[in-house]
Amino acid sequence: MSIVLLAKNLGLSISTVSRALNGYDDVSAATRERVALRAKAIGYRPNPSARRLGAGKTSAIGVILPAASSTGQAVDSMYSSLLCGVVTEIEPAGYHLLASMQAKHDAAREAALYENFIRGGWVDALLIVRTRVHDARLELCRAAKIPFVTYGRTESDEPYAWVDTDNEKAFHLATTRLLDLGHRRIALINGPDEYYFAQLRRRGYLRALASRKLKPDPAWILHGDLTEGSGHELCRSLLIRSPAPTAFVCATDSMAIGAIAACREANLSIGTDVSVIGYGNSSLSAFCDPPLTTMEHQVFENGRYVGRALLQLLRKEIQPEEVHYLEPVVLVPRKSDGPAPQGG
Amino acid sequence: MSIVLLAKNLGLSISTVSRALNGYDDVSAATRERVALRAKAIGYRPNPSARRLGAGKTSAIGVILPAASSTGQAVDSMYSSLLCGVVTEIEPAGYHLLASMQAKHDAAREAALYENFIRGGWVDALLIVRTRVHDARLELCRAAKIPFVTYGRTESDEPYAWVDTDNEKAFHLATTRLLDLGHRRIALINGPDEYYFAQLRRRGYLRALASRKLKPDPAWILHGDLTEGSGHELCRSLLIRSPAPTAFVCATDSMAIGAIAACREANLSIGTDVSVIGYGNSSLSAFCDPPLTTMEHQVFENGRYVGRALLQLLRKEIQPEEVHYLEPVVLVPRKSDGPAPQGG
DNA sequence: GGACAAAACAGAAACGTTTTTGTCAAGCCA
DNA sequence: TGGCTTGACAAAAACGTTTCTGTTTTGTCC
Repeated sequence: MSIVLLAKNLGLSISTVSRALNGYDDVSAATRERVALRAKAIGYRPNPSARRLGAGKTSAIGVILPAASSTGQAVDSMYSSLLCGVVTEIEPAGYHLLASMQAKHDAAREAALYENFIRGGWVDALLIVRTRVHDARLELCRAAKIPFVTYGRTESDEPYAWVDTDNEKAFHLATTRLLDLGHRRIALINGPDEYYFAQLRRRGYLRALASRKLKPDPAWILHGDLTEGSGHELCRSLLIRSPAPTAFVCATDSMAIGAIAACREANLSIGTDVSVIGYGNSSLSAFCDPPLTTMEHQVFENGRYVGRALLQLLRKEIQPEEVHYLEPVVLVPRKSDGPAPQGG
Repeated sequence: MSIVLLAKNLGLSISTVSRALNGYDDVSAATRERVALRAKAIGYRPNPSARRLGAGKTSAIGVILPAASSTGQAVDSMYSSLLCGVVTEIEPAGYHLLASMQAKHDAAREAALYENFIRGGWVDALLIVRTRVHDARLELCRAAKIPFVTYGRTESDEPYAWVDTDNEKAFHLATTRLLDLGHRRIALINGPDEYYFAQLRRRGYLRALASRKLKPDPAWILHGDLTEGSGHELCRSLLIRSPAPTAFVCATDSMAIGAIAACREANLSIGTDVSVIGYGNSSLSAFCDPPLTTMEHQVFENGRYVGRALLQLLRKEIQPEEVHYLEPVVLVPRKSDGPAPQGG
């Protein structure tokens, strides 16, 4: 009854008040201002549910976060920063973030979750994270004609809006750095192969090797789940080989920490006997022993970019194919890498 | 028009269909089943916006996350697990989580954010995290008569629903452990004093000292912002004193990592010259050097508890004063602490 | 001054539910 | 058999907006 009251209070019709508040130009500037002032004075807030029903829009943007394990232990903390950036942008525009979680990747359950979000009319737009090489979620969104932005790219015939980090460049950079340091046996401790970022990273790694005419050893490319435990286990499995790698490029700082732990257990001195490079420049990477050489990317800023893109798509100010933001990555040199050991 | 179609399709009235779907008992069991079946068959989904408007309920639970810095870098990754637990419980009940963020603590802006959430009709219930000693948010919720659960306690005259970790016990436990190891100069690297958990932790620390008739030195109780950088800085400021502490109890594993870095810079051997205990049992704590003695608490499980409590409150199956869950904390002994150095 | 356009507002339908109130038939009891 | 209850459904009024379609007033031009 709220807008009714406001209208009565002003001696105007409901429709005029509504149009005044929404900035239509068939209401005089004077009236528009008068309405705005009075609305503020009596503390009028449009009821979001009614607004949604009336306009057919929800003012909500949905995101489904991947929780690696069923206990949620391994939710990637990166997402906090990403979402923080998104919210920073969409909140002032009156949008909210509707977050759900997905305990484990299961195609059927995932489709159901997204279907519910989209068809159920919960959200106006979606943020898709952790993109896979072939990602069915894009089709779901396209079929429902709902705007979306992916964080991470995927293989797709049709254009789509994406924001991503230059994973390929990053791992080319890191691998080249190790090559320049004299390393010839470089292992890649990668993320799950189904994710596109893992493929891009491998591609960067392989390209760096190829540019030095080095043949990659498939046994030195391993995939894990981005956790310390996984990095530890994979690194250990490589160290018992002979010859063992002298350097490890890891998909996350966490994996790098695990790898370093494995090296230490093997009585290898990090930065001299063996080199490790992480990814993410997490807050701890400067404080571990030795400080971790890693690659920085601005997750929060990427989140803001995503937020802005979503708003522009919702307002149809931009086409999906115009949203292609590839964040450059910078390498942060610290102490966990060094020249290849002699006779390595 | 959807329920209209379904009703027509069934030859029933809209109201009967609605009541059948919502399990009212003034519709025969046979009809109820028939409706449910047909609804499923034609893929009927109630429009959440309309449902909200009709029922005056949003089916959403709100949470406003604290982002420590304006860049969102220091969003506590713990919240991912907590929310994951909450969602696990509320999602099957048809509730969604509406998440917002608060860049920096600013009383006015915070109140506005919560007001918007509550008065704006965005959510049915709220989860309040990072409780302060005196927390104005409780009053906001009470005034708006909206159910809420706090994660963490606060000073309040009136009863309220809370889920918390036994912070006092935890730090009593850790301090006692260090005392048993012979330490007499134990520093507390705490979180910001405005948070209730920080006070409880100090209380546990002080109680442990008092039980051994030791007088606490106020200069050894410091407050930081829960990050590695802060732990590093605070620890360093203590190490240049004389006499310096021989042991540090830290508010988070991150702070402990920072403290360890500072100790290492001072050429102290961790676990022999100096002992450090963290809090949280983060995934990395087992893999750092030395592996971190820390305290485990089940954030995900706490989240589930919070979720269940919220549902029960919403259904009025329970009173706020009945929701008092204090999670016990267990100490995970590893290698970052040891006997006090001789002549310490 | 009459025709027309434009500006500014109003009326009413629509959005898709829930919920309150109403109706009707059947069953029960004295 | 008449009045009462009960079971099962229907009608219609909310819920608070947005938006489509009018309507009135004013101004402009020839």
